[in-house]
Amino acid sequence: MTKRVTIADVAREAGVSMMTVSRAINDKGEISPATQQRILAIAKEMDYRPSGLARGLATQRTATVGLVVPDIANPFFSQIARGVEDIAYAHGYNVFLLNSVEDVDRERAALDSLWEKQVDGLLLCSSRLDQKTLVERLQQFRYVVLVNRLLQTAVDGVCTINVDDTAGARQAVDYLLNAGHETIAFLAGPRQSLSSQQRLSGYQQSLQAYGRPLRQELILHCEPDTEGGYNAALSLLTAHPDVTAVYAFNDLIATGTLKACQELGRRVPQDLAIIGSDDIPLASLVTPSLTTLRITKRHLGTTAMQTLLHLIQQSEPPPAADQTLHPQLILRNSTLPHPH
Amino acid sequence: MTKRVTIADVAREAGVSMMTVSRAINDKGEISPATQQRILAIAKEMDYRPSGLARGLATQRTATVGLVVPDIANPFFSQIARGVEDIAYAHGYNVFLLNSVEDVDRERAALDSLWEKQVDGLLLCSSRLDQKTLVERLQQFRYVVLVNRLLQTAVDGVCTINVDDTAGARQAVDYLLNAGHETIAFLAGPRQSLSSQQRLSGYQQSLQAYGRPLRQELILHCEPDTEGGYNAALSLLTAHPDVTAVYAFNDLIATGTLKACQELGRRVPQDLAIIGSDDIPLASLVTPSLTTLRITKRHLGTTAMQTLLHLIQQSEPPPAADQTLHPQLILRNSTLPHPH
DNA sequence: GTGAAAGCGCTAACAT
DNA sequence: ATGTTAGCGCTTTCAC
Repeated sequence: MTKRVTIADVAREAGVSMMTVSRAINDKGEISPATQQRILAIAKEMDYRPSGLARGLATQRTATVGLVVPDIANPFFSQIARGVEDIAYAHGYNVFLLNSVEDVDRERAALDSLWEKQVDGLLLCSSRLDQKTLVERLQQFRYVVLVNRLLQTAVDGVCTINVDDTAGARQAVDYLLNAGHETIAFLAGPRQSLSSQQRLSGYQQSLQAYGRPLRQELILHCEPDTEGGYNAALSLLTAHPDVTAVYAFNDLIATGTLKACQELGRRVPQDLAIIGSDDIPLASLVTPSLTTLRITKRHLGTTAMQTLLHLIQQSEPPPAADQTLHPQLILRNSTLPHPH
Repeated sequence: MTKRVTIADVAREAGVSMMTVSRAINDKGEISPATQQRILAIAKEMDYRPSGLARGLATQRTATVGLVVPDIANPFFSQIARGVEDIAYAHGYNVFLLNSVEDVDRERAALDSLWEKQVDGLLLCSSRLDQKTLVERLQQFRYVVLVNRLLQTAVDGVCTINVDDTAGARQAVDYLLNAGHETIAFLAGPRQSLSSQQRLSGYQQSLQAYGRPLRQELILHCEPDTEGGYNAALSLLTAHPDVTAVYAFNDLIATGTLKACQELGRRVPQDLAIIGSDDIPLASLVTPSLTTLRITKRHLGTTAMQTLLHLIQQSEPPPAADQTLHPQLILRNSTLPHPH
């Protein structure tokens, strides 16, 4: 490993004070262009690279942010992470990545650890902390962007970004109703999930807006995976053969529904239309390909990081402190073309 | 944001010197248990948390490592990242995540940035830098683990972890030969990929070991996605209907092959056996589910981080400085049960 | 067992 | 436009 060249080394070599070198490097203007050029040349020659630690200690800024996600191996979060890092990179920031693994203790430890590292800001995704603990912890940080988590009361220096699941669900069900479907079921995923509750609400709103009855027996909760969807769809379609369309909590459940249809001899989309959610890569690979609600996860990440940067650099929240992203309906072959 | 409590504050409060507080906190033993207890209690009471920056500056250790991947949104790397972070967390380290996005300039910038942040070690995945630049850059870091990249000549402080693609391919083709297949094709993926070349070599070795001829017309390169696999399989099976088994470069190509079979009316696995590679989540979801070579990406990550920790903490390479992980053959429904 | 002084590498604030 | 001083918060070294 190369020995570290310090600012003192460069100063000595250039025959100036450390301060002059510092000014040359940080390009604040308050230095004569001539000496700046000379010093930069010498610094480059000596392969001088400033120490982030020393600089951070002196300025109390680290050009570093923390990103806490439940699980980076989950594509939903890894795509967000990609968006975050892209923006961070473009602005000279580095990202600490921490997994909370759905464990409140580890999430708390992650936040402690980021505090010790003195990050300039925090991006916290899908926090599982209860409201009180969450607010308490967030106040430790100067700037925070909360992704996919609502905050009951505003906290200073905290912005939020969420997905409008209600509107997404309404969009999906509206589409099905417009296409002439009378009996639309909802495979609702985990009962305790906030997203599930919001989508249920959208489903209900849509039916109501079209003056259709809400039939509780057409709402089935299930595990958010292929098998859960398969089982739920099997019992649903057996008990209620009049169902002509299914809106699923996610694409895996939708895929399970597809399997159930194969087994029951129901053709998709002719006998049963299916809409999923998330637009995971699998959605376009199954046969028939799935109509689904796309959430642009990468965009979620870039937006979150941009918001955080705004907070950090302007010391105040951006115009839209609490943003809501809207899912987009991607039409594929698991629904029939719109009749109009 | 809470004002930072420093070690001086705690010292004043406890009526001792800063040094004593430091000793209490770092638990080096050289302090009377009584005062240590007292100080720790006071520190906790005051919610004192040491500054990572100050400590790092003083000790020249940051308890921080850098992880550079081509793209964290790629499941292959996000799973590695998960493994890395798990081990890092368990040992009190934090991880800087950087994407090189297949761009050598950005990869170089990532390494520069990590050097400025003074990471204790570096995990570099699938580096695209040429040998010379790579070695030059790596020497800047005290400790490095190179993942999925071979190093022509050993470099001090650098360990490597790779996947034995050759052995994996041999395993797959051996299995097919044992199952009685005579005519086995290889859908080889991108020609320039190292993995592809190694798997080709395994394919050849296996045929040779069983005394089978190598037929060049049964080796088709294609894009490593579903469509590439579909097209390649279509032309392969049309031109050579005698093929009874396909070994595919990855699971997406295998999935494309599956589609081609549906179209051509060839039953899988009865008319054609298929083996994929990687065991992506999709592999178990398609019908029939894919027999595939599983690479335990998460394990790759944990092993890499453990190796790096060993380097950092013992200041010397572990017994196995250059490791090779072996893919595991996961038997599913796209191949017939083994005849024995 | 505990403390005082010096320094890690840099920059803010004040000179000049 | 450039230099000086002091200090960011901690640990190392060497006294006591």
